[in-house]
Amino acid sequence: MSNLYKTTGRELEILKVLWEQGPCSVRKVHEQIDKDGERGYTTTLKLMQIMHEKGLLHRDQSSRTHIYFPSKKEEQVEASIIEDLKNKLFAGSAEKLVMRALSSQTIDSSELERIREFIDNCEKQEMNKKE
Amino acid sequence: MSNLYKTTGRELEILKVLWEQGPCSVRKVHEQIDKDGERGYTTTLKLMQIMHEKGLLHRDQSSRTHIYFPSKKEEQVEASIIEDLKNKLFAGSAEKLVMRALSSQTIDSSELERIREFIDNCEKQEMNKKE
DNA sequence: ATGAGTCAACGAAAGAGTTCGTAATTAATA
DNA sequence: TATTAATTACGAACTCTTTCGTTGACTCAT
Repeated sequence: MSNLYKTTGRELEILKVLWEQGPCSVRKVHEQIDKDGERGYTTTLKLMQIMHEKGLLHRDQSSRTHIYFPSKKEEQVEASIIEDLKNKLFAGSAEKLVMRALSSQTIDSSELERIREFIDNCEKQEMNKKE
Repeated sequence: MSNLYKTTGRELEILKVLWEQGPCSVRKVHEQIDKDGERGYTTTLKLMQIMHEKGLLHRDQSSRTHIYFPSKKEEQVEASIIEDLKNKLFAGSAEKLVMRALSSQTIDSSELERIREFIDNCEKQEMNKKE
């Protein structure tokens, strides 16, 4: 739980592909994250091997072409990155983080409405707990 | 605007001190971010010199002990870091980011209430715009 | 003025992340 | 079977961040 937030930019790109597409070969991931062909195939390979060593990815190596998949769920990694940001930048206050996100971003009213509903539900749950 | 989000961990520690305390000498910043005395003074000095080269800090060097201060406001840097996270992790959706922050963090009801009020104000402003 | 302490500047090195070239292996095909 | 293509593995290099040691200059109290 403590080392998740260290996830780097490139690692995140790879994880996003694997979360969306499901288990993939290196080739498939590489095509997704480097559509312009700016980097080499072995760059992606190396990255994914290191992520495997770190425990960030698991892989099925029963066939020659190894198939990789994330060891953590998207929500877990998102939560831990946000947790880290909250501590580093907002003195541990989730409120400050959310406020900053709301005030500096463009959010349309339908999005705001969904967030409001979410808050309503949270508060209802709070009520139930106390009774 | 494009290079702000690159702010690293140590740089952030330094910026936080300067935002809170106002303009400081290297010595003062060093004492704040290294209370255990685990790192050397010149480490902090070097960091702040590099931040000055990058334009992240300005300094008054009229006296022997240089006095450093941030070139950007706290809100700007926070916003740009959140912006970056939003793009990298949430496909550009501020709603997703806020939802994840709300659902994975412990927020008490008074905080939720303030957030709700904030949303209310946003929506009122939206209404006014359209009239 | 002499010595102790403080400071900025600089260079070097360690560490992590990223990139690529090459070699070895396996699979497919002519 | 020989050739071609795809894949893994490995090592090296490069960048960026972080760390520290050294040097020379300045301040102040003695």
